[in-house]
Amino acid sequence: MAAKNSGARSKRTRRTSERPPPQEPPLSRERIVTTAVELLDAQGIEGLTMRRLADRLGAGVMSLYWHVDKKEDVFDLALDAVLDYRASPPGNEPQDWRGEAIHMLEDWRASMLRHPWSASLLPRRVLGPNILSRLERLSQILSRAGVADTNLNAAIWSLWNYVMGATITLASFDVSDDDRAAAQQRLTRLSERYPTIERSRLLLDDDWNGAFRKGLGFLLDGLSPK
Amino acid sequence: MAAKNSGARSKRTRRTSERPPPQEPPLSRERIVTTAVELLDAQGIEGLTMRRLADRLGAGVMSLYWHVDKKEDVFDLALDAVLDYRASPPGNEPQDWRGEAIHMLEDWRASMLRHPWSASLLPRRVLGPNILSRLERLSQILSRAGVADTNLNAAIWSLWNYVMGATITLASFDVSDDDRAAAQQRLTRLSERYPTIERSRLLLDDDWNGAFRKGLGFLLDGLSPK
DNA sequence: ACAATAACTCGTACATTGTACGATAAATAT
DNA sequence: ATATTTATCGTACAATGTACGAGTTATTGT
Repeated sequence: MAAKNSGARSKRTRRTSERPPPQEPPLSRERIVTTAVELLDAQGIEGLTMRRLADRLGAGVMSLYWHVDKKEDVFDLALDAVLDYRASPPGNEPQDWRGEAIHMLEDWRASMLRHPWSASLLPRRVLGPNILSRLERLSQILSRAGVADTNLNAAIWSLWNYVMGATITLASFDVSDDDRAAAQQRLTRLSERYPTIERSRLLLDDDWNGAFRKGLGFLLDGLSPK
Repeated sequence: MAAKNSGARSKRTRRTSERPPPQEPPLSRERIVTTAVELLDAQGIEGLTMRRLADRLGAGVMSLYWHVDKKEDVFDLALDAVLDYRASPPGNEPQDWRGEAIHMLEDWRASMLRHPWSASLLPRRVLGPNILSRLERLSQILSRAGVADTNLNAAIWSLWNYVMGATITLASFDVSDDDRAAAQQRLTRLSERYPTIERSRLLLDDDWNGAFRKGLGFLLDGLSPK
């Protein structure tokens, strides 16, 4: 009957003069977002529920909905929060455009890998300010490098596609590389059917960084103005 | 009280001698899978629920669970069903490896675009027989083309990454290209912040096929043995 | 022929989710 | 003081995946 929580501290009661709220500053969009990122990092995409999020914030579930319209918004905000890019100011070094592009794309990939849930969310939501900034930046780099306006969009999307594919794939694998091992084993059993990829142990290959850089190089080679 | 469904035909009753079950052949994995694909095509990934699926099959929800362990399995099966590849027998034409590779990859992409829900599922489940077949095939093509064993895995994954990134992105966009338009509009309002991608109307570009082919070409150029 | 067993179907029940709807309370404006 | 805005949150509900076990039908063993 009595308190359902064995009454530890019925959440959020504070009349006048008490300890400064144990450690709950008032709810805010920022607090929600950073906590959401923590939760996503810890529990993955399935692990983020409004209830858990509220718990971590020491708040009631429905309080979240004053700051946020739907759960989707939380994802959007968390995603964008993870994608900001601090780099040298936009328009200085006209020299090493290739290096600049590579740096920016690898940093982008690294940011997503640091939060494996983020990669698979991004394609659905290309709209956040931080990701637009990155696209703008890339656009400028290529433009300054001499890529014709007619080819600019194709160039950007090619790079986008490559980075996203690589990152989503790796992030999903990371989530469960025992799956990967299991698959390679199953694959061995079927080696008559898949002799080539069995022999090269495709599913166990792990030089992802190397492979990424190599393919990226090829793309940039092709895209750079002759 | 009486029949909850205004009693059209209380599901699954048939004693002796009746019309051959109106059109419900017995439940089976295959029937479940093809119906799941239909449902996914019609309603998208969120639209597939066990209840809806069972309804479409004229069966009770829990009947599905005799043929399938978890909902995840339905996704896996539907995904693989959509990815099979019928092409010229594996080992004939030693000439046009580039054309062969392009054909296979574009067909793969097209298959996924025909079922926009499929692309985003694939990275999580690289294991189905049909997708393994495709990887095997690609492997053989590249191998026959003279790609050294040391570079084979990197080559395959580069192509995989590119194809997946391109397809996931496009499939997500297709789902909601009004979002895209809205974003471009929002972008116009912010044209001081994102001048370059605003000017090139990046988010409205729609020569996806062209861009895809171009980038793919660059990758193959880079990957082909000198 | 009949009994036993396997193959299959499905209703009920439950825990978990997102969130609509007000009822509060606190801060601020009038 | 009173009214309004800002913020919090409990209750309630509908939708979901699926555990459990009771049914039914088909197959097999004798």
